[in-house]
Amino acid sequence: MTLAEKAYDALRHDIIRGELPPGRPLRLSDLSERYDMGFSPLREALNRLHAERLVTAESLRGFRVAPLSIDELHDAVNVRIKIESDALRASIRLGDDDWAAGIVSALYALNLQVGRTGPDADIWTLEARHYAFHRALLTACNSPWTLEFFERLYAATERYRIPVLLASTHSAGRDVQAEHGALAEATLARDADKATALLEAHYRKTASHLTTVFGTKRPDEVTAAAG
Amino acid sequence: MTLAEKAYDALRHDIIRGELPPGRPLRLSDLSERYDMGFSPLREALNRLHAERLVTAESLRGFRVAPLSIDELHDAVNVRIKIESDALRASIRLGDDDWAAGIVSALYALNLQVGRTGPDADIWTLEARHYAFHRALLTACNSPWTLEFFERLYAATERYRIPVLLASTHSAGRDVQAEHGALAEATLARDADKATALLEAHYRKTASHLTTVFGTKRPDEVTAAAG
DNA sequence: ATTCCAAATATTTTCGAAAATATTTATTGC
DNA sequence: GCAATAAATATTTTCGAAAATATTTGGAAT
Repeated sequence: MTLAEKAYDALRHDIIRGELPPGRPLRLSDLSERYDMGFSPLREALNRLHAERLVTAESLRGFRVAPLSIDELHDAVNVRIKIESDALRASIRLGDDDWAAGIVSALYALNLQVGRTGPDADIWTLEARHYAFHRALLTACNSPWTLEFFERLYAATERYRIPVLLASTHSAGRDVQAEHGALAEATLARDADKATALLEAHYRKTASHLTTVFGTKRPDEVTAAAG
Repeated sequence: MTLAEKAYDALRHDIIRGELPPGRPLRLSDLSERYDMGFSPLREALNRLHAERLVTAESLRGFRVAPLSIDELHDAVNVRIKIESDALRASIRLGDDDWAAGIVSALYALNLQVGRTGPDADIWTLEARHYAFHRALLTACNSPWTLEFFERLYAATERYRIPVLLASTHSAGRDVQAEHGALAEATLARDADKATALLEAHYRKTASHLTTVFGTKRPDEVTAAAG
């Protein structure tokens, strides 16, 4: 793994987690000290993150952690619903046994992690398995562009979800677990209408929850507090 | 404008135009000579283009112009139809007078260029105005993510269209002109069903035309020949 | 006190060379 | 001849410093 790739992973992690809060200037000299490498790999990582809209860039004036906004969250959630509903319908139409098996296995791994408390309760493992489950539902859609946009939107909304996850209660976890189970069931039964309805409800519920949390404070305060 | 930005523009132009054909290795030393600059700005540009899927990158093994494939073209066109149809409906619902005026003006500028022959017939001006017209239809949708994906997909399909444009006849241009006119008319009349139907037909026609052209030759041959 | 300007400082951008890695060529042993 | 290995070459990646640009500081004039 090159230094540039390490820098990308580390910066992405720290931004999504909120250790580098929205709006914070990302100066090369600071980052060079923080991550112990030269400017070149850092610039490369920052440019990648800029393309993903996780950092802003202004010519000759450096990089910053991209701001959060409720409007952007709503937009991302709405577009996600459209794109993922189409993708889920296509997957249900085209998916084979391997696809179905992948969903079962991803759901199982996710539920193991949702149930965990104490030292095994690792939010990053949980987040990775949550992502893997949602991706598993869509992989059979046979559209690389759709999957790419899914990944972009997932990353964009992840930043908003992390503070909530860090503060989430155990009972809320069980709710989400039930929703994932029902979504997987409808999908495996090839009931596209039901599955897309559940998917949309799942996202709208999450979005309204996030809006409530972010509504009272400015997003950057919330995210900063999570770090 | 920084050197990195110039490198980005120049490389993008040369890739889309096909002067740098699909699959061609993009070696730093070659590019350094071609564009007369050091490695740093070139790497930056290549990374940006990699994020846009216009170049491929393999760790420690350099960059190449991304290949073309008919499958990818079909995927891009299908996703475009979905995303742009939704965006057009939203624009029709939300658009104000400025939006409508923007469509009229973009269509006028485009038609001026479609009609031109001889020294004024500049394919890049035509392409820019074609882009501007299609974007004008969607700008009122109030969804930054949708517009970003529109731009990504437009760039992806542009590479396939350029060889055809370079070889296109004048009569084919008049067909397309009529389609654009009808599309603008339905949109300005706020007839969402008709407008999206026309949009879909427009793209499917273009796609099948491109498939015919690319079907006989390998895509890289076609694009290479266009340069 | 405030505005303007210049000097000083900080930061980004670019270069040129060194280090790390990949690829090709040459050589040896079979 | 052919495979395996080593040397030579080519290429990417990274660094450290120089150049270019932005920002802050300090002081002079009004």
